[in-house]
Amino acid sequence: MTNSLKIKCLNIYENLAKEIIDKSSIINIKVGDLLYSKGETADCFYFIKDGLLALIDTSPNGAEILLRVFGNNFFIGHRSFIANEEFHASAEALKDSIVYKLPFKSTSDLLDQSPNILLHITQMLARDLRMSEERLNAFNGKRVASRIIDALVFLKQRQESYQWTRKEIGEFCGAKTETVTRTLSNLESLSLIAKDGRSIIIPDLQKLLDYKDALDLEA
Amino acid sequence: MTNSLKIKCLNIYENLAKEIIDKSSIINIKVGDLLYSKGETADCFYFIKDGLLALIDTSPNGAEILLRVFGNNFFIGHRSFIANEEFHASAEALKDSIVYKLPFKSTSDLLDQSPNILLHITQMLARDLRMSEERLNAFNGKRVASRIIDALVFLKQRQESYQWTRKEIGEFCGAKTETVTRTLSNLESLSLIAKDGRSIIIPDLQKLLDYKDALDLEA
DNA sequence: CGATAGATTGAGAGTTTTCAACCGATGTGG
DNA sequence: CCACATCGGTTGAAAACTCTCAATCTATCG
Repeated sequence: MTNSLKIKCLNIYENLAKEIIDKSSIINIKVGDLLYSKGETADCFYFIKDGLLALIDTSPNGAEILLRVFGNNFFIGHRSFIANEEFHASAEALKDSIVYKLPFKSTSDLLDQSPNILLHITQMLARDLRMSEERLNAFNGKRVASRIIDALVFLKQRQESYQWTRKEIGEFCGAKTETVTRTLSNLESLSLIAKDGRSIIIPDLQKLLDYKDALDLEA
Repeated sequence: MTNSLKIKCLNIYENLAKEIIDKSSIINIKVGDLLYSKGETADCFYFIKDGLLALIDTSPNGAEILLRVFGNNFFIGHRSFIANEEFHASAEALKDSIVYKLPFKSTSDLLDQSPNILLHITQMLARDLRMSEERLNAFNGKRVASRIIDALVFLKQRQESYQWTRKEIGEFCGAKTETVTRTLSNLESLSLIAKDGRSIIIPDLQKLLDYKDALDLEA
């Protein structure tokens, strides 16, 4: 996260703290539980005071994909709220979390009361759309190994403290657990990563990304 | 497109016509030419008066993906403009088009001058993010045949009059031209589609979608 | 220490791609 | 009007990548 973005998040948070928080209800959600489910009406959205959640979609055959990951000071549920749609995926707590249910009733309500928050959310949607489309491009043209490296790097930097599993890394980038394991073992044998028990260490990020770039060229 | 959305687009267009169009410059763009290229700075965005454009990204190895398709009365370039980022993909004219280059200088400029347009764009971003994530889910858990059917149906309804090629259908859903051909031939042999020269006819949309749903279950 | 979830490894299977050849329609210049 | 180039489409056979399934191992925790 860039510095300016960090500052913007803090501003949003300050903003929320001053004006809105007391009108919100506080939700405590336990690891593994859902904040909301795919298909439900999005008549509100949320702000994560402290925690880690993931937006997860499931294919009819059971395949799961981790669409987005939300940490402290992130909004969640805003996409469906803004689009005036049902939730298109489910929000699951990856660890015990504290979430505010925000008091806005409609998008124009949000525009009237807190245009800065609306602007912030608009920009977040624009960035998330880019990231989603970059992932589409990766699914289309790149090898699993490349996608796994991307997922590893992204998830680690999004939540350094969380122990991401092979399954979750695979669900983020469209790979099976076994494929993630094999790829990581290969990367370890190339000294591009190291393993400490179940956790993964990246000794030299640039070397890892250079290796990925080489993969992308030949794929 | 729902009726309410259609009305909203018209309103936006009326709005543009009255206040903004005369401050815009008109761009004529020929089929195959680029409105903008990946990596360029997005210091403005555009409105399509008449035409058809596609947002296309390319992998380092040359694989192309058709990220979005824009017809009459669509904005284009707004994502990068709003996010304050470089264009993450290139915009190519699929047929000769007339495009307005809009006069807004920044997102807050847009908020001040035309909050309705900002709201419209925000909602469009939210819907496009859903669609992109639904495609990620399809890449992850569904067969090519399923994705090809989705692409065929979506592209046809987005621009009925345009003759979509096998290559374009494949680039929209992550399949090679030959795979699209094979899949379409198979669908034809099942009487789920018909071919008239190069164009594809869907005699019974519901039957086709039912077939797709069955595919998704067993995949 | 045993139980359990997560990780690893191997062998075989399956889907989609790759490569190459060929067809057919469309359009252009001589 | 024909010859020919070109673009899009079709088909087949072989190759490649990733998955599936099954067995085994090992962190981690009560």
